[in-house]
Amino acid sequence: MEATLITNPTPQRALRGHRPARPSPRVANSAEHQAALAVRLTPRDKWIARMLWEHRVLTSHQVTALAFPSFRSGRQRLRELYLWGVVDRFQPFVTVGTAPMHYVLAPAGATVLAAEDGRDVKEMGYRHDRAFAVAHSLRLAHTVGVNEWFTTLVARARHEPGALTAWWSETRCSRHFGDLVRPDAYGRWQQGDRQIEWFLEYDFGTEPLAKLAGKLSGYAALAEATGITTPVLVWLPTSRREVNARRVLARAQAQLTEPHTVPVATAAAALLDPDAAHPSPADEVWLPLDPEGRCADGHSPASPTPGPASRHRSPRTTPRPARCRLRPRRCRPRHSGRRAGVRFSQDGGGRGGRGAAHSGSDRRGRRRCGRLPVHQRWRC
DNA sequence: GCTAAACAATTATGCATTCG
DNA sequence: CGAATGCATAATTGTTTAGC
Repeated sequence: MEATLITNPTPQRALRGHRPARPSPRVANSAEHQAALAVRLTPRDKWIARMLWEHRVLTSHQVTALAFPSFRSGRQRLRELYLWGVVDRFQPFVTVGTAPMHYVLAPAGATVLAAEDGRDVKEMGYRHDRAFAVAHSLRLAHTVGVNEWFTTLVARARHEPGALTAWWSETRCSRHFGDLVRPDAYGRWQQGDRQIEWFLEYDFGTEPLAKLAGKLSGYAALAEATGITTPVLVWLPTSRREVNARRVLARAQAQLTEPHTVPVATAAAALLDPDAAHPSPADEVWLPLDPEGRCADGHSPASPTPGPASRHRSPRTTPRPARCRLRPRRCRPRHSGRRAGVRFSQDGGGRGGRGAAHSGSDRRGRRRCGRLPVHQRWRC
């Protein structure tokens, strides 16, 4: 190393003599390390790992909003999980400022999850290189955007009524509905005894609108196959693009055999008030595609229907159609067990070791669990 | 100047042991 | 046997540092 390369060139064989050293003092995923993790990892840690496995990548902002009381404490814990090899992280390049850390599931975390499920890592389908590949994926911004969409819903639910009771990733949706539709996510929102579920199409402004509109026939086919009408929410970046999208979507919807089986509503990110306390897609930003102006639940946004989300709506006199909220409707689970083997469970605990009381970590975990907000109310 | 990470310090909690 | 105490560790907050 002392001599210059020109006078003492490094032979090729020297470059591959040893295995590369680990860049940081992170621990290997050994049996000893797994034993140590069994003591250290809390149910929340495992929940975070499971969320990363489900949704591939979450930023430090997103993880802390989902699971921690403060940003500071969340970052601290994430750093520890990183050092323990439970999560990996990377920082994408951005042109201005510094990007937040982006977290993905690391091998030790995958081992923990697999063990929890009584499988091994291979069965689970985890591969380190694939988990990290999202760092270089051209769809990274899209994935992070979808996750942000849902994260803001959860953050809202921590301060206002309502709860996100289901959040399926694009991958999970593909697994269940992939032969017909490939939404960016599936979600369910509960408010009191009312709930609404939806498919999300998250548009980043990069896809031809015709392709977006072409997806409606798939949703119609799904509705016909299942007998379930699930609203499709189309989220667009700007109001301008929303206008264009609505025109194309309306045309496509009109061509469906049974247009009413695919209720569509659109909204634009630009409609959110950045100064609001918790801006989220639960705000009054949705515009149904239905020419009669009805919301996905069948109510007209202009009618004074009483409901938890419509109390504060002021009568509008503008000629533009009124925006409405995601209005949950009162209905019992109408399809438990249906839809291609999908289960809609709403137990609050998840799989996090509740009931098995033999380790110190479990005791500590339960204590923390008691203080946790609603973030554990759904199961991936 | 702003944002995020790292560091240091403080507080809270659970557990085991000891005391009355 | 139940309450009190000490200890170890987790959780949180304040402050400083670094990068853009």
